[in-house]
Amino acid sequence: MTDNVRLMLVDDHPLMLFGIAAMLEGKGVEIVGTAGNGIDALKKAEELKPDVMMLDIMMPGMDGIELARRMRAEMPDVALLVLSSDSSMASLETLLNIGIDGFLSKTSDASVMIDAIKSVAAGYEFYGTDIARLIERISLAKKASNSMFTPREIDVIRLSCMGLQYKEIAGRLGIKYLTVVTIKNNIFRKLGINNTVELVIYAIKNGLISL
Amino acid sequence: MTDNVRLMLVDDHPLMLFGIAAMLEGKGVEIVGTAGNGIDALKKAEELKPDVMMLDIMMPGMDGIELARRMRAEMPDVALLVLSSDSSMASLETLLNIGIDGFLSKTSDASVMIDAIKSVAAGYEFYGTDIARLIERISLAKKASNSMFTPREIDVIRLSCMGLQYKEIAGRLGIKYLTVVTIKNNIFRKLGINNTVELVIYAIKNGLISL
DNA sequence: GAGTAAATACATATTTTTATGTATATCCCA
DNA sequence: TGGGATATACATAAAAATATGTATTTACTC
Repeated sequence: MTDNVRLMLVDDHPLMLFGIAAMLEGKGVEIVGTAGNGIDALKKAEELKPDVMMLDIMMPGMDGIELARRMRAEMPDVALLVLSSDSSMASLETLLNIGIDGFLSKTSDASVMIDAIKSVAAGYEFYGTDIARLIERISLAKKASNSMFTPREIDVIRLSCMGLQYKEIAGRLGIKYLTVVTIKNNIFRKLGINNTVELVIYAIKNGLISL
Repeated sequence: MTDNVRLMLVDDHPLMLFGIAAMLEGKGVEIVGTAGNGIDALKKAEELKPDVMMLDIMMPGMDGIELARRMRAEMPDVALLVLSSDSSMASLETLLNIGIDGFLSKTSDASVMIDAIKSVAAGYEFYGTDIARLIERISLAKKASNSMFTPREIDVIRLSCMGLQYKEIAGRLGIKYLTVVTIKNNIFRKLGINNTVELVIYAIKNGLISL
């Protein structure tokens, strides 16, 4: 048996801390410390020098993202395994840029979590299967927002987001209905989405339109 | 020592289930069953006849709100203790109307949770301190904007505005596709609009949803 | 206890949207 | 000047959404 992995847990849910601790009992992972917020976590990490910090991203006060950033900057030797409830792509993108070592959904079950902890402790990266798809979509979205839209596409996005339908858009832009079809399908493909409501959400979040 | 409270746990996070189970060990609460989604939960509850069901509101498939509604309708003797990560007021309102027995934030610590379980098992209500303020705000917001929509319609609006399509909404709410059609058509008629994008715009402008 | 609103369910017809193709003229840039 | 991106146009099939009906059960109100 190799040495235990020294793990530090950061989560604002006491129950989650408790549960993970109970689950890791006797599995080759030693929990050297826990924290319920980012400030505490930073302080304790400095004393405890864990091998791995497993942290939630949604926390009050300093959130997981900021904590990850600081940890990377100040204690680059500690592997960072992010535990997320929402799998939101917005934060994932930021986290990837910060350079975390792994990302794990809270819906994962125990064995997956143990794998993940041991992997990142050994210097490997770990990403759940559902994360791969998200990363895919992020790189698409990223390219797209870099003005990957043609002027024509932006026209169509704007009008679509006002609730106009294909025929109305065609009339407004003085182009053919079938051309609008093409343009809109292109937009969907670029963004990896498949209906107009998702387009509206995207457009609002990315400041392409305002209400 | 009185009899153990027979508790059924519903949460899509295996870790949370594990954690709560470990935490309640030897505290006068017996976990008679667990489920990871609403469908399972309903089925198991029928067999197991628990005293209390503690359920998460955010779950894939049939969500906690729908589960609570069905439980109330079909097994009114089981006390419902809702466990929430977000404390969102939209769902809380619906839950209060359904008539749950208690509401508990996941950030609560172990002792509070035990209190809550025992309270609702004994027939009392239990609401965390932070919930009271929310309830206040709900009654205000309610009067202000939307006595215009039924709770059901609000459910559908919320999901529609997330980009879900009819079938998905039906699955999420545990109702039939054609029922969603009816509800959505009613919404359109009420607002004098005729597509979902206009609904999204309305919902955002009137604070029914947030992005 | 009757009347009303709501949630649910279903039917049907039409329109719209979405997914995938092909194709052509233009303009820009390397 | 040749290649690539863009805007345009069209075709077709399948899926989804929308418009309009009817009807039943439950819950609430008067």
